[in-house]
Amino acid sequence: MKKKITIKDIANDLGIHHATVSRALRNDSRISDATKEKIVSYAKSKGYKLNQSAVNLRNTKSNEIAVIVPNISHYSFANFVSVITDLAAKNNYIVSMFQTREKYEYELDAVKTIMQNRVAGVIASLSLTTLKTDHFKELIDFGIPVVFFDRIPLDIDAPMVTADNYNATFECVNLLLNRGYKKIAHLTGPLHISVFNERDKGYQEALRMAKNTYSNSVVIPKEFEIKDGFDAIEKLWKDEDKPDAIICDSFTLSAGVNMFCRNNQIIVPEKLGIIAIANDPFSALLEPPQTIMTQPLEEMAHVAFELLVGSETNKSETKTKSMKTKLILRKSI
Amino acid sequence: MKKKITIKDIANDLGIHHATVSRALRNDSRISDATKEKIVSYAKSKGYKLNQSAVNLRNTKSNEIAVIVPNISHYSFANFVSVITDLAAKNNYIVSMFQTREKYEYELDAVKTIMQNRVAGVIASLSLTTLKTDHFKELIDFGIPVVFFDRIPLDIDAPMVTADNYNATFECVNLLLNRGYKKIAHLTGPLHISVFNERDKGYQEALRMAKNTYSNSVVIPKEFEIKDGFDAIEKLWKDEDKPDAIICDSFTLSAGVNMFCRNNQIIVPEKLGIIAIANDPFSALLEPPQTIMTQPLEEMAHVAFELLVGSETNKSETKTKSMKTKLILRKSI
DNA sequence: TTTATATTTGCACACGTGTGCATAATATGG
DNA sequence: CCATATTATGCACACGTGTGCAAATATAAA
Repeated sequence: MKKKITIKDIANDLGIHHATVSRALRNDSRISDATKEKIVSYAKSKGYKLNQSAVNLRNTKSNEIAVIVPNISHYSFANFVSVITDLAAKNNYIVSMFQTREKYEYELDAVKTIMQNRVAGVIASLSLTTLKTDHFKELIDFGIPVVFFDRIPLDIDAPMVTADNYNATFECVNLLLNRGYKKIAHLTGPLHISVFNERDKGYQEALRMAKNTYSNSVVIPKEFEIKDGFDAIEKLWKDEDKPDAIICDSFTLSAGVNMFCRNNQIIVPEKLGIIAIANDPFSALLEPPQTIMTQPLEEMAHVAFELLVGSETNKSETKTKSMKTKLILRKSI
Repeated sequence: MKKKITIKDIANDLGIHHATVSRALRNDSRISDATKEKIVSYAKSKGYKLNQSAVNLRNTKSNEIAVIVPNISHYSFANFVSVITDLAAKNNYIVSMFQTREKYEYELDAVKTIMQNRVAGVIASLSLTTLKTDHFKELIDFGIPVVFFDRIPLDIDAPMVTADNYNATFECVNLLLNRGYKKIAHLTGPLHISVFNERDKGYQEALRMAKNTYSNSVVIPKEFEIKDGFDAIEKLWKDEDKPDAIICDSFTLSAGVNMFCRNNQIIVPEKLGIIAIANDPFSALLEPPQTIMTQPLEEMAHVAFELLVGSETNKSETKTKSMKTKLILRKSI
C-alpha cells in the first residue's frame, strides 16, 4: 500500500505553506496562476487524493445525501434512487443508501446513523410500520434538511414530493365508469399511509359523486406480494356481489390479480377490468397488457433533489409538491 | 438548530478529560463502571451524537462500503444492492451508491470519488464500455480492497464472485436439445464482458459436443432494452434457416422476444422455445410463463460481502467464487 | 504501615483540511 | 522615487475523536 500524500507533504516538498496548497488545489483566486500550476502538476504527479473525511470534519458536514426507502429492489424505489444517484454525482454528492424493509426499528437505526454521519441532507419515504415520526423531527431539529417522498408524514413541517394520489384514483374510477363498469373494487394498503389514504379518498369520492352504490376497499396490511393480489381477488370473486373492475395500488397486486384471472379463465377486460397505479414497465408485457396510472418518478426525483439542495438558500416556506399522474392505456380495461 | 455537543463538552461539564469520555462511550474496559454510567447517561441526556467524520479522519478510513453498478434500476442489481445494504447495516457500515450507466467515464469518476472518501471497501460490477481497468488497479494499489461481482475483469488480482455462466448456457443447450430443439440461437452481449463471453463459450461448446451444426450467436452491443430482443428475433425470423429455440442473456431480451411472438402468433414453446438467463420474478407472469436459469443473487451478495469485510484478516490467496445457477422450469420451452 | 501490583484517569499529540487575519511582495499612481 | 493600493503567501488555530504512555489512585500482598 502506497503512503498517502497530503497537502502538507506537497507544501514541504515545494517549500511553501500547506494553506497555499489547499487554496491552489481548490482554485482560489488569491493564488497566482504560476504557483497554482506548479502545485497542481506536482500534486498530480505524486498521485495526491483529497481526504474527504478531513474536509467533512472541517466543514462539520459530510458530502453525502442519505436516501431512506422501504425496499430498494422494488422498481419504483430503485428507479427513484437511480435518478437521485445521477443527480447527486452531478452535484458532487454521494448517495448513501438506507433500507427499512418496512420496519420502524430499522428506520430509527437509519436516522441515528445519518445523524452521526452529519449528512448534508436526507430524502425519505416512510416505512409501513412507522406510526410515530419523532425521529425525523429530531433529525430536522439536529439541523439536517429532510425532504419526504411518496410516503409522507402528515405531522411534520418539511418539504414533500408526492404524486397526486387523490386525483389518480379519482380519474381511474371515472374512466372505469365511463367504460361501463359498475362495481369497482380498490386494492390498497394501510390507510395510515398517506399514499393509500389519499387514493382511497379519491376512489370513494369519485364513486360518491357519481352516485355509484358499489364501493369496496380491500386493505392489504403489509408489504405487497403477488400472492396478496391473487388471494384478494380470489376472495372477492366468491362474493355474490363481485366486482367487475378493480383498481390495484401497485403493480405487484395487479400482477396477482392478472394471474388469478388467467388461472381461472376470467377474461380481462370483459369479465374484469384491471387498472394498476404503478410504474413498472413490465406491466406492458402482461397478457393482456396492463393499463396503468403512472407517477412521474423521474420528475419527482428531480424535484425532491432540488428541494433538498436548494433548501439552504430557500428556507422561506414549506413546499409540498404534488405531481400529476399519467394514464397509460393498454388492454386490461 | 441545536448546538452540537461534543465529547469535550461532556468532559468539561463533568470535570473529567475528554479521553475518558471517548473511552467510556466506546465501552473501553479500562474505564470503571461508575464513571461509564455517569458519562453515558449524561451524554444521552444532552443528546450527544458521535461525529463519524472525526472518527473517519482519525482512523484514516471511512465507515462506507461503495457499490458500483451499471444501473440500479435493473432488477438484478437492485436486488443485489438491497442485500448488500442489509448486510452493511448489520455490520455498522453505510452503503454508498455509484452508478455508471454503462459509461467508462462515470466509472472513472466513481473510483476517484471513492478514493477521496477513503472508503473501507468496494464491490463493483464493470460497465459495458470498460475496456481498461487501470483505475481499479490504482484503487487497489491505494489500499482499498475491491471485490468484483458478475461483470468481472480478467486482468486484476482481486476476489471475485460470479455465477457459473459457462455451465448455465451449457446446461440450457443440453436441456433444449433433449427436448428436441435442433436450432438454438443465443442472444448475448458484448463478448469482451466476462459474463457474456463465458456464456457464449458454454453455448458453443455444448453444441460442439452434441455435434449440432446449427450455431447462431447474436450480440447486442449495448445496454439491453425490450426493443433489442424484439428486433433481434424479428431479424432472425426472416432467415430461411431460422432458429426453433433461443437462449436470451437477460430478461429484458427475452421479454422482447416474447412480445414479438405474441404479436406475430408464433406459438411458444411449439414454434419457438425461449429460455432466459435472468432473475426477474416477473418472468413468471409472461404468457407463457418464462423458463429461466437464475443466478443465486442473495448468496452472491453474501459471499461478496464476506470476501470484502473478511479481506483484511484473510489476505492469503485471491479467491474467485463461481456460484451454481438454478433452472426454474416454466412453460416457454 | 510499606511496598508492589492492578486499576483508572489524564496528557499530549495526531488525523488532513480550510479560513480569518497578518504579513510580504508586487503593481499603480502621482 | 515614495506612498498607496493590490495581490500573493504564511501563520495559527479549529473541526471532533482516538491512542500510547505517563500519572494518579485503589487494591492486594508482605
